[in-house]
Amino acid sequence: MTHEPHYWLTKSEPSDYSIEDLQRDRTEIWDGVRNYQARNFLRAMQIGDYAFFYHSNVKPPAIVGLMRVVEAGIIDPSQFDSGDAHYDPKATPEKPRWFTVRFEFVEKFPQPLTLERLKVLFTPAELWVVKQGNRLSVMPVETPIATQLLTEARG
DNA sequence: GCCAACGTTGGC
DNA sequence: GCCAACGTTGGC
Repeated sequence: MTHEPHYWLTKSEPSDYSIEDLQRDRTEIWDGVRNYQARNFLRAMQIGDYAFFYHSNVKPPAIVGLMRVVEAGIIDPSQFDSGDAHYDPKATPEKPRWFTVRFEFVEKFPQPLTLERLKVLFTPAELWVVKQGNRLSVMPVETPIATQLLTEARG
């Protein structure tokens, strides 16, 4: 029995962590997300799911690649680290608040799918990231939309 | 439980 | 660098 993979989109500022960094590292734990809606999506991710890698706060903002979940349901270790920028004093190992996954690099797209282009291709209802003022850093992408994105991105 | 103040995100 | 959008905090 095979689980049909779900698709997601996750944002990162490339100055913080870029698709090139992931390509170099091969896998990376997606820690530091401190928003409950994003946390809930991270917790729903399963091994084999795919996530589009979106570069935010950069010119031009764009989907730049694809990654895959290789480890799910990870308790984000940075919540317990008082030296970490994302330390959460209200979290305890008995009652962790923040969960995440480990991604592996799949591909970097030959041409980034810019936000400008995404706005032409999709409505905010189809792809949340094109909605003005959207600050969510992890969001689901419906499979038909994901298929379209992949077709566009791979040329 | 309301909501003003505040801090952050992220496109432009 | 600006600022709109919006999530969070905390006084009441």
